Amino acid sequence: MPELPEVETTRRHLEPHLIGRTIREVRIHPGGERLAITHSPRELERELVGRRLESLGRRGKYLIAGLDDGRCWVVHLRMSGSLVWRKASDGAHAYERAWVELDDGGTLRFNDLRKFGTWHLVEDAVDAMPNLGPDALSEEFSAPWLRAQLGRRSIAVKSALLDQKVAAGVGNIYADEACFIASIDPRTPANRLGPRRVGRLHAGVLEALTRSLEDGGTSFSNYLDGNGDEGLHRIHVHVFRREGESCDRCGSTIRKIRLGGRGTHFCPGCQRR
DNA sequence: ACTATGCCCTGGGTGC
DNA sequence: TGCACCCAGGGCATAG
Repeated sequence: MPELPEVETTRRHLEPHLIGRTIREVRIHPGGERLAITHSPRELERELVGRRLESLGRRGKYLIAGLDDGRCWVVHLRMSGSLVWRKASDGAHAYERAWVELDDGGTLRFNDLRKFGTWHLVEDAVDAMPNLGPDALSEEFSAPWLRAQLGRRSIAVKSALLDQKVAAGVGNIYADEACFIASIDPRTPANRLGPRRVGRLHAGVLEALTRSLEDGGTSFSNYLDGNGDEGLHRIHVHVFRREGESCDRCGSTIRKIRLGGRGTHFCPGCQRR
């Protein structure tokens, strides 16, 4: 599942291949049509051809390519998507949904087993991501901001962390990891956390994201970075998908429950309500 | 304004 | 071996 560290790793890998390049051809393959949100697949192919790529940014889990006509090509990988740079002569990945050829002969391949990924072509990037809060690694995502957001929600704190209005880029892996780092039970109502615990949670979010980013992202399910490689972060995960194993911190057995429809992993020994 | 639920999608795993 | 079923979950629509 690509979350902030995985999307940022992809962005860093792709940026040197893309900047200054002009798109020569775009092919959205049969079966991949649903990725096109703002245009029909054929229109989207036509509109992208001939555009020069001027920047590659990211906000939350969205990749944002700035085009020479001022518009933005916004890509979301959702559950199983990857965007990988390849030579044109390289073979297709099993779940390749689209092909983008550049003027130097390089290609971008959009792979997506479960077809949840999206492409928007918009005047302003925010048109593709309404209601998105501050990026979790930006200055705007501060402890006071988190305190204010959690204070007006009664849902479980882990569910609140998944709300992209609260912290753009945090997904299921890092929400669980942040609660563990902060020693907070993920079921605790968000508005019952005091300032000290919110401060710990804020630090936990940053630590979980930053440490994963240093290792180039996490390799669960179908994630591939911009070079087509799996990430390494799995070895550093404290609780995610470790149910039945013992806690790094206290030795208790890690549990898995369902919270807000999501699999949730935590240590019942050292994460407190 | 907030909360809960269902939908989209497909491969892998489980149980019979 | 085959088949039915459930699970994974990000973001959005909808209803309450």
